[in-house]
Amino acid sequence: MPAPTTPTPPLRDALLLAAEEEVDEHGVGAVSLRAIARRVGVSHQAPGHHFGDRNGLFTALAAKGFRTLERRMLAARRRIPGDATPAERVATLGVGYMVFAKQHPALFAVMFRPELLDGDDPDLAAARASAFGVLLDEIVAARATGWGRHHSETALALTCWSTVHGAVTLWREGTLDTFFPGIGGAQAVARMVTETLNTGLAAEAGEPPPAPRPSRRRG
Amino acid sequence: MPAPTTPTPPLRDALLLAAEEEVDEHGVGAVSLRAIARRVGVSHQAPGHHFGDRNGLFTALAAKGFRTLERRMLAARRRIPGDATPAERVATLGVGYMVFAKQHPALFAVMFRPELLDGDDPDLAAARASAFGVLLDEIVAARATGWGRHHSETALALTCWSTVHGAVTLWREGTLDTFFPGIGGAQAVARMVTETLNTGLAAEAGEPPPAPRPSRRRG
DNA sequence: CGCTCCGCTTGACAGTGTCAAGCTAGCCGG
DNA sequence: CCGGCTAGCTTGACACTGTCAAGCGGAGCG
Repeated sequence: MPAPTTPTPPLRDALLLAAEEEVDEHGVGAVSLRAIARRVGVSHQAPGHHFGDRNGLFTALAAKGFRTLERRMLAARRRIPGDATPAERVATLGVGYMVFAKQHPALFAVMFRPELLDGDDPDLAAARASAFGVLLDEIVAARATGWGRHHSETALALTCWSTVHGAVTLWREGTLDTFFPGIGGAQAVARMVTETLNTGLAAEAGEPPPAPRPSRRRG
Repeated sequence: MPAPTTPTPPLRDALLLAAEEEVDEHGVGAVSLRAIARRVGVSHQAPGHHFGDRNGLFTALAAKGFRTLERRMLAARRRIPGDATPAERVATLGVGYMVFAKQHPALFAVMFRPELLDGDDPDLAAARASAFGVLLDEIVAARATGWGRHHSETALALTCWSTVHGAVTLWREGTLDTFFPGIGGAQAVARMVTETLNTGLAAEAGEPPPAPRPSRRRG
């Protein structure tokens, strides 16, 4: 951990930013450390100096991504109205998850690519755990109110997370647009899956689907 | 286009197989065309000759993956007992999806990486559409029996697919084991999410969760 | 025979990641 | 003021990469 007296050298941040831009422009597979260095205007080995090697850079970028994701979800949570149901609260975080992926495609692209990352990096692990903690805590809290009590905490968390993550992944790849043309943007997709997930697939016709509140928030 | 009289030259298949092995051993980011050629024992440009460039090879590999996935799901479907519920039928395909990802990690790793693929390749598009058609058809058929009738066909298909795909993705990356230690293998994860998804998160306590049949098929 | 493909090789080139060494400015104890 | 230490960055070199261009042998066919 860098001591607070060393507020991370500015070049390091500049390199991370340049890396993000490069990934955005050329895709994660096509970025080179040298191109990043060129973009910043430093020597070809400057990234190597700060991050050790390629994986070191991507690891730092992923950690930055998880921290950004956490802030995103915390902000979304702060804006939840007080009378929201537990299901709505969890769904809001899910939408925040997707919005993050849309707004920071480069970060998201790196965060879930283990072969690009140094799996043992404690900073990355901490950032990841902290970010997912926000999501998992909300799910646990919702379950404590009775929501989803038929399922184990694990099953609940796993399913919510998988659904949102899967939707994000498929949407990002363009697969969704191929199979469901005009399905809409990230938010629309997120809302659709969270609603369907909440109701459940096997729900009987006798009971009307739990009417989503008159939309307080607009898409 | 190779006429059916040219049943794909053997070297081409050998290269694809070698590529799969290389990806399995070193990860998709670390494979080089030259290493693949070396493994087969041909010149460094042989892959280039058959596939044009790097993306061409990965595109062919992904297409092979989708065809294998389709066979996998068809085989799973064939083994569904006649008295299975629609939900069970869909869940079985989902499990097949995950089992495929477990048995062919290299293929799966390539299939959903657009930056590695030639998005315009008709062969890839056909293989992908055909594979997902199996899954989507089953969902549509299930809905026709009343299952999930509260949701649009799109919402239903999107949610099922996202959940399974997300679970596979997270599981493959090792993220699941980190957050839910001892959660089990691919099949266990797949069954857990499909069951939870089917019941729905908001299900009320009054109605017991639809008891899964006494397990007829073993893990 | 001569021609023309097809499958594959050979050679070359710019660009890459990484190792090793060098440079420079700032600091610190004396 | 000095000498040495360190952090931050550069320079140089190397093996390796993907891809372009040309070459080469054999099969099919007129």
